[in-house]
Amino acid sequence: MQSSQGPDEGQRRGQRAAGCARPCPSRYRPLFESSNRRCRRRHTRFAPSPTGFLHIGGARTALFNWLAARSQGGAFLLRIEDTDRARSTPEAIDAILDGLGWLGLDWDGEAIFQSQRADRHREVAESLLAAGKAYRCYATPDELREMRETAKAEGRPPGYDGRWRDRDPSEAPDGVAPTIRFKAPREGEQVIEDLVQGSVTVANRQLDDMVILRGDGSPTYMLSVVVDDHDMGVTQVIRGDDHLTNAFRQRQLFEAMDWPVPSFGHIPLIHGPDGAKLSKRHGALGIEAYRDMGYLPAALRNYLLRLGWGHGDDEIISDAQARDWFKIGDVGKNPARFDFAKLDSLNAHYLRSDEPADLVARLEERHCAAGGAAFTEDQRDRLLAGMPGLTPRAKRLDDLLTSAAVYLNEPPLTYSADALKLLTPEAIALLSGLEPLLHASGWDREELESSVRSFAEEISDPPLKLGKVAQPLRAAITGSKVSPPIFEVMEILGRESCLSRLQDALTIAGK
RNA sequence: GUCCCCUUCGUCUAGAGGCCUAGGACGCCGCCCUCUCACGGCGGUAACAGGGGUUCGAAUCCCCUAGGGGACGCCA
Repeated sequence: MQSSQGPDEGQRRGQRAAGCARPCPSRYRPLFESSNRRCRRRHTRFAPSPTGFLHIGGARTALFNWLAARSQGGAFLLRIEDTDRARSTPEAIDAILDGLGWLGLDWDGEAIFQSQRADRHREVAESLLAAGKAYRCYATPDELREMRETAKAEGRPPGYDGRWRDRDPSEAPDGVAPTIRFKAPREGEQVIEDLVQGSVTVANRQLDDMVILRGDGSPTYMLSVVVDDHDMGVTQVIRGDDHLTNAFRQRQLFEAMDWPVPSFGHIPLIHGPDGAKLSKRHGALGIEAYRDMGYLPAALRNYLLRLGWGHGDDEIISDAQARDWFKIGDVGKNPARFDFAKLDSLNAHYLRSDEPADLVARLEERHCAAGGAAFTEDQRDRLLAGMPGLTPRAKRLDDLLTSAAVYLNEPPLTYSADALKLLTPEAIALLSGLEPLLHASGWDREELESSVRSFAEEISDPPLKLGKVAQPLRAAITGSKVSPPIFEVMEILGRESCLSRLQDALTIAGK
């Protein structure tokens, strides 16, 4: 938690983090050093305001920034925009940091807290004022409201009319704490070559003189962003396209300070399944909600990456490939809708390719988080052995844990209604007949299968289908109608356990 | 109200004038595999918003219309 660093420290870390041959302006460098930048490294940043959790749209913005930086050998910086003290909470800050960590998006250096840089922001505002590029404005909130209304009524862009722009401060009314407004150009137009949106033109008359310092002396977002992006050495501003018009204002500020202007990339927002802006009802949940639902970070990264971006026919994209292939300029301009079905399928893929031992650990964590006891060695061993049979049947960690119950549950089992239905009198008779053979059978999946298969073939004429025996057997052994292949389950559960389970089932069904 | 942006299967996308009778993925449907459920394999359904141009030729370029999104705070 620090807002600035000494020159020595900055120099050292800047070179290490960015790896430039020449000293490279970055956030690690102190102020006012970047006018002479020759470095081609691209530094990006993620700058959330901690007024809520890290939502899915923010996560994607962070991912794109991370990839843009990593693919170009630049730094990925983090800045917490906590200047709205009333709405910023420590919990939200933790949620964002945890969320990024869980997603695997590591940032360079310490996170910057914007609220701690207010003095620096004020200093810049004052220098703009001194240079005649900003002025004090004594308009009251009521006046401003009125201005907006009349402007709207007259079909003009709503905004401040510049009434204090050239007025003598001696005319200032008493008792009004003035704001400082930036003197923006009023004529002409400006063009931004946006990395994503392309060439975007806006007439300057659409932009009013923005407040950079409030009446109470606190800096506004528009000022803070510019100063921080400059001081941090950010060269590429990648953010949601709701900030597109801000870019025009911010560029004016950069230019007024004679600072190099970063390039901008405004990515489209994520929409819900119905095309409307993503809301809670759609899945604009905190990233931790996705974790709790049982999604894997790698799956979420892959999914988010493919939302608004593509690379030929590639669907499963590793982080290394993403770093190779991702170009911010290839991000599409149209908003994408969030689709859980596709996320599920990607997650299923990553589940299947994850290391069994890792999955066992993840499951145990979930199990304990839900109030369960730590796994026993036996349970762990069984799960580990059973994992290859479990993962193809799961989409998320939660259903993986559910189906893992076959290896977790200890007798006495509770039988599902479907399982009970399978244990008909005929089925019980079959299982009773089978039991001696099982005692005699070898105990790996192949031998078990061949024992049961030959039992089924010989018990009647015409021969029974394997399922006629295997299904009741599954019900008896697992208490469930569905499971991984029953002979695999039996092998892993072991002879003793299976025989005793079978005995239990026969007794219960016999009653 | 003013300004900006967007528009290829239901969804995510490939496509940068001829390779497009528009490709892939998810979903959905069918078949195969099969001890259940899955996985997997094979096949199928399904789109260039509409209208005008430009061109020998347009999903690709231009214009208009319609629809959608975003921005207009002493919020960030």
